[in-house]
Amino acid sequence: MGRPPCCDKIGIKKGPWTPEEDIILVSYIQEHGPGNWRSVPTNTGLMRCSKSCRLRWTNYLRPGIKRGNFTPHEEGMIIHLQALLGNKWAAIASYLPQRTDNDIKNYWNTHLKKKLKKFQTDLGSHNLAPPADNSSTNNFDQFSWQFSGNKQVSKLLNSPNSSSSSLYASSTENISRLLEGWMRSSPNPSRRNTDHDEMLHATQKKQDQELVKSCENSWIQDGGISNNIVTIPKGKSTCESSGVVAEKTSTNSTSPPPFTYLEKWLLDENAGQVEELMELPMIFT
DNA sequence: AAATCCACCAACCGCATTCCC
DNA sequence: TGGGAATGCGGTTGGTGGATT
Repeated sequence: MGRPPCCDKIGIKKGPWTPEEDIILVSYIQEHGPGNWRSVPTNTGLMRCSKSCRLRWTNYLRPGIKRGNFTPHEEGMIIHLQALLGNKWAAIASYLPQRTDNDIKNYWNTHLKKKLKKFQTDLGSHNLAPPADNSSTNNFDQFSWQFSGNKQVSKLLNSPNSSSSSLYASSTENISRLLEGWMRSSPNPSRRNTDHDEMLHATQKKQDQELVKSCENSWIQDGGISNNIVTIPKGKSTCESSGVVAEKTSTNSTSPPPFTYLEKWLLDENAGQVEELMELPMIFT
């Protein structure tokens, strides 16, 4: 990569966006629609690189973005999906259209990671640690997965002294609202959903969904924390390889169903959850 | 009241992928 | 088909404000 980053050009401004810049950007997008970011700085006179404009739009100005506290439901979905997909924040965000990948990533890094760590410690002190023979697995991922499958643990995660990202009034919220009407009449200009769509298609074989779901539910109900260990391959995304996304290393007879089943169940359930999560109007549809 | 610490999150950076000529 | 440009994505940083000492 010999070429300089676009934002290194002379005269390109960095740092926090001002309300004035936001308005300029929003006005432009309102008129021309998102995309063709290269032309945005030139046409608007903004002293920002195209990348920065895109980021500002997708992470902050885009209408329909929900800010503030993550609900326990959202938290649960993030944990589920992180265990399933790894740090594929964009893919995870596609399941939570009101949240940006950046938001989810930040929330994971600042809240959930700590919670999982804390819980891992708590587990250790309560003799609930996973079987010792797990040296080849990613402990953290194991816990992620256990969280994702155990409702009691989810409750623990959502204990009162946990999360506390505060709601804050954003001046750009108002700007976003201005755009909502426009977005309603526009054909999904900025929504990223390819991953989501692909995964939904992948789960369209519905014939055994109920069975899978009931299997999974009973497993969750049966499963003590220490009983069910599903390991997620260490490293980046587990969805990059098709097919098997995790290897089961359960140590007793009440073993969980194969992860591919869990995955099906998860995807199926999430398809419904996504709708449930839409407490705000679906402005993209 | 001032200094320090800490948590949060917007924004940047660099690499990967996709697009287009 | 190859190369450059644009775009997308994930990791990281740094500013800010609240909490604590």
